[in-house]
Amino acid sequence: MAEKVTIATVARHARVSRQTVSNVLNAPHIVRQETRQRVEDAINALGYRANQAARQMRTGRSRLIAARIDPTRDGINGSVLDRFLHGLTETADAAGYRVLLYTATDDDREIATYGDLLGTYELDAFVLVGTKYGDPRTTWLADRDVPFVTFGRPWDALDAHPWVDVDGAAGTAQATRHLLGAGHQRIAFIGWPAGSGVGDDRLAGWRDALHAAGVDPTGLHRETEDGIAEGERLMRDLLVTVAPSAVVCASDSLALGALQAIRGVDPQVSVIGFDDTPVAAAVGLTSVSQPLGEAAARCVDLLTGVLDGDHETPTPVLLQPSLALRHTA
Amino acid sequence: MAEKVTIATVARHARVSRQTVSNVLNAPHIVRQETRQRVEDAINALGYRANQAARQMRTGRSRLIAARIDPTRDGINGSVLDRFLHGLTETADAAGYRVLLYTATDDDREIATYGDLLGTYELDAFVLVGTKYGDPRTTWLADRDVPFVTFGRPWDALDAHPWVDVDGAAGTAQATRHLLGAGHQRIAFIGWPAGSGVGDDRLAGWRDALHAAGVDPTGLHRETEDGIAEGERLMRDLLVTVAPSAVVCASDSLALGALQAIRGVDPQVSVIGFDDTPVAAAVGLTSVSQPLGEAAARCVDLLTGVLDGDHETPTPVLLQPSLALRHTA
DNA sequence: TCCAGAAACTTGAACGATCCAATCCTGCCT
DNA sequence: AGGCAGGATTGGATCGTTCAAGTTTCTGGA
Repeated sequence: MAEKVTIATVARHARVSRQTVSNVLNAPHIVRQETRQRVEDAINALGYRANQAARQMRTGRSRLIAARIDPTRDGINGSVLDRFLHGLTETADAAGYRVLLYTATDDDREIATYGDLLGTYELDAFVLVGTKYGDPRTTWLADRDVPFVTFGRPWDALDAHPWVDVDGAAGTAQATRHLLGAGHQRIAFIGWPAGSGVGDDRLAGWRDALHAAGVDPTGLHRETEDGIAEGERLMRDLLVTVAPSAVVCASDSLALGALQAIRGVDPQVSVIGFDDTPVAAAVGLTSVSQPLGEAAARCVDLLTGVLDGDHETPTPVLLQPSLALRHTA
Repeated sequence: MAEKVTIATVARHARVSRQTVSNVLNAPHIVRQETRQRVEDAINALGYRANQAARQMRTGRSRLIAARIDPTRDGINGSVLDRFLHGLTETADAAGYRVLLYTATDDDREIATYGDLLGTYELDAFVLVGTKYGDPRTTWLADRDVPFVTFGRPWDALDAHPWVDVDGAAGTAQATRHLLGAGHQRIAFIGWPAGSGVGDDRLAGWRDALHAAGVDPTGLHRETEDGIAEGERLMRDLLVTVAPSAVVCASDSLALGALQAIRGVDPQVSVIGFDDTPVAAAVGLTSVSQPLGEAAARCVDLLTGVLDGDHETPTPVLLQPSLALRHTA
């Protein structure tokens, strides 16, 4: 077994001092070209890798980013996180960071975990997925000047902290315009109870698109908790009361329920979901697709901007979704 | 801002030496009860947390476990990994370890990543999901005495390294027996091309269950790459050629395709999938369910067994799946 | 040729924990 | 009372890196 290769080994091999090797790695421009080459050759020849623990001890930086992994709730929307995490890991890697996972069952415990991760592992930053009005987590992190980004806008104040989000309103608006373009006039919306930022945003897109087209949305809107059964129930109600010719839903779960409600009753009704989950692809459901890989990449961009010395407040990023057309609309 | 709390701060506060504090943390039994209490009080009062980087530098152990996160392929089976990772993070946390993510596009690059993770971060162990015949990754790790567990058997030699797996044959056998019990006799199987350990295993369960019931499986078996369209194609073929009354599939993707093929043709045909993915739950597909949380927990058990000094070779773990009954069977 | 100033490189110290070996108690026995 | 065994406690060294400060080498202008 090969003995450990440290910076001292490399220094000896290249006949320079430890510090010069360190400079080649961290500040190449202050080392003469010829020397640098010699050191780099030694590094390659010996297969040297900088020990992260030692580096961290001195610099206080771990090059680690934390992200939370949730239990798949109703399951359908879980895959969004899955895809986001993959993108995050890939981009972080390219930027020289790695992603550490954590879980938490509620906000208090999550905050306790922050303390642990920061104290024990000296994490450099956090990526939070999803925020709500008055989120205690972002407040806690901001109070302590811990770098973090959220995937999802801070609904209280858009300049509260760096964020990346997908324009949900634009997504539902696009879906609605697509339906209008196909000749539909009675386009319903099934969404979530008012008060959640994401839900209100998606609702607004539908309403605004109808207004813009001179269509009155009154009576065409229903709200409920997320779920397949809930979507089915509300769609049945819509079919009976206002007989829409199409429906836009705030999630694929709701859309799937809506599909089940119309099957056998009026298969002509068009349905569009939200999130472009695997389920949507599987059943041929047209759905609004979020650029998750891109979102993850921009999260890493914002973080590295903050971490690698850029002192300007980073600009939030709002990405545009696209419509994945399938045969339900 | 509070200044940093180190082991020296705690020692001063409790009027003992650094070493005594260290002993309280790492070998409590050798410290007198009264002293230990005083130290623990100081730790709590100061909110001290052992710095992982410093500890790691001395001990060479990072308390970090690596797991790979894949891009969701056709999407449906991705959620399996998702759920497994969540379980892994939770159990590892309880055991004092954290999970670090990595990605890789092929075996060579994955092995290069191992080198990087080991050299730079001094990872303690790896968890690999899925293995194949002659897997170069496990060989590489075993050659270097890097602790690792696989979720999935080493198909070449069952004692090659520690593993946790779910008994796929038992799953398809159970599904088949369920169908037999419901009166079906012509039970088909749609699986993957011969040669993959997992696929062959699932096929065997179906075949053996039929044999045991005195039913001849000849002609009732089809194989293809995984995918919804593929499942649909083979199911159409089966319906035309052998007209089965039920079908067991090697994955939910295939089962979903099969469902689409029978819709409108012969809705009476029963279908059972494999993996109990969210899609299955969403469309009401009966499916073989793997105990993923349990599997993840056992992976951590095996690893901590190896890492925390247990020198016996750990016993592999084979878990039993269960059948999630829904309305397709 | 000489010298100032910059550039290139070297040396000592520090980060915060654990390990090791030496010392200090404490209680017990004679 | 003295000695001794054993456990509890202590100080010093160490892990591999970067920071801060010091020393040598190079460059160019008078």
